Amino acid sequence: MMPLNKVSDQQMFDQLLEVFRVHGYEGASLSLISEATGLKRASLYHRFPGGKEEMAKSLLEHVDELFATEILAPLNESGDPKTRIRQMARHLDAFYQGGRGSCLLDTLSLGGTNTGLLKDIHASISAWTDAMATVARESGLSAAKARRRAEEALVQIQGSLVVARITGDPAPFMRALKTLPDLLTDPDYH
Amino acid sequence: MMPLNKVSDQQMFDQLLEVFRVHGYEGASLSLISEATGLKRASLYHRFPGGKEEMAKSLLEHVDELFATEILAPLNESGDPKTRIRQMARHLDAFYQGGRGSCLLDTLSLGGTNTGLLKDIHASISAWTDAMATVARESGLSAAKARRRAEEALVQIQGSLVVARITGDPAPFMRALKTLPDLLTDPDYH
DNA sequence: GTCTATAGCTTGATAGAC
DNA sequence: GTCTATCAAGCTATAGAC
Repeated sequence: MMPLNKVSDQQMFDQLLEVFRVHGYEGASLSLISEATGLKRASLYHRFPGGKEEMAKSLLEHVDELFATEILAPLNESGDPKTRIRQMARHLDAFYQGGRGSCLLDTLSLGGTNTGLLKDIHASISAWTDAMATVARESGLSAAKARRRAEEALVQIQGSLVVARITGDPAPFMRALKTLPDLLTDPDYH
Repeated sequence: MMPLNKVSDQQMFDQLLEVFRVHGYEGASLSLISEATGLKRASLYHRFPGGKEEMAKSLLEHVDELFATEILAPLNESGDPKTRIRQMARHLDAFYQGGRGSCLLDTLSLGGTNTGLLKDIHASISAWTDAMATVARESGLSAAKARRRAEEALVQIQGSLVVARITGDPAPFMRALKTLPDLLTDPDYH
């Protein structure tokens, strides 16, 4: 049976992600969203009665789920920690388009506290940090050191994405991904 | 003699910087800019006939000058490299408001290639990277290593600013600043 | 569930008085 | 050099047909 919607949720969220990650919350106009998704204004409001803020909020939830199940869950299963971290790095490579795409948490956090998104953004980044801290802990690092290294990994990823965007060269991101296995497991990395 | 302008250039650029670094280019509306600077729309267009794009471009030039003379120039003068790097770190601490302010190059680079700002942004980041690579080179690192470390320093700064903004905790930025002297001078940092 | 049409406000930008 | 008043275009959001 064919889907009732002309545009699947998957397609819509893919395009929604693209618009919000490129333009941020304030820059993501309904015209841009409508054009990207192929859904007219009124159709968007049918799916998201709460308007633009609900679009961003639902997108965050969608990406959160995708992150949790496809990227973070495998990180904390059984097996060699470094191998699992390399697996996460591969998924991050795909998700961030080889360093050519920005982080949604970054671009959505711009513009101050206008929206009620900050709590959700905060929760997302915490879940990610926790997952990386857990695998670092399992690899033998102390709890404190594991958390610190997870935060450093986050800084590496976010920073390299920003530098890649500014310079137009994704190389820093690829290098950052390569450092993750050692950064998150080696007690004497620094 | 009193200045002819009710609002000095210094005051105006300070507020312009605040609006653009918080909201990005697309989110920085003339209403926000007008309110922040205390200048009505028409007055802003008197100073910047090219409109919003010229405001951002002039601001970039202004910040570039400030960066070059107050932050980067001392970096490449005489004296102990580590001391000079610590001096830069203090200036960065002030400029980025202890990690509570975003980087203008980051927020202005959002929204794609709509504007002619990308070249200026690119030039700014290059000058900064070059200055850090130079001091790293002077401290004894090879040219290639010096450049790589300068890029890593940039990633640390940009990444910690993003994480600080997302989490609301400036601690990562303060830690990043502390690592700069060793990162830019120690051949065996990693 | 999607669409056209529209309302009302905000945007970037301009004209002209002082 | 700053202002008020105004413009056309864009914005978010809604009403109602199919």
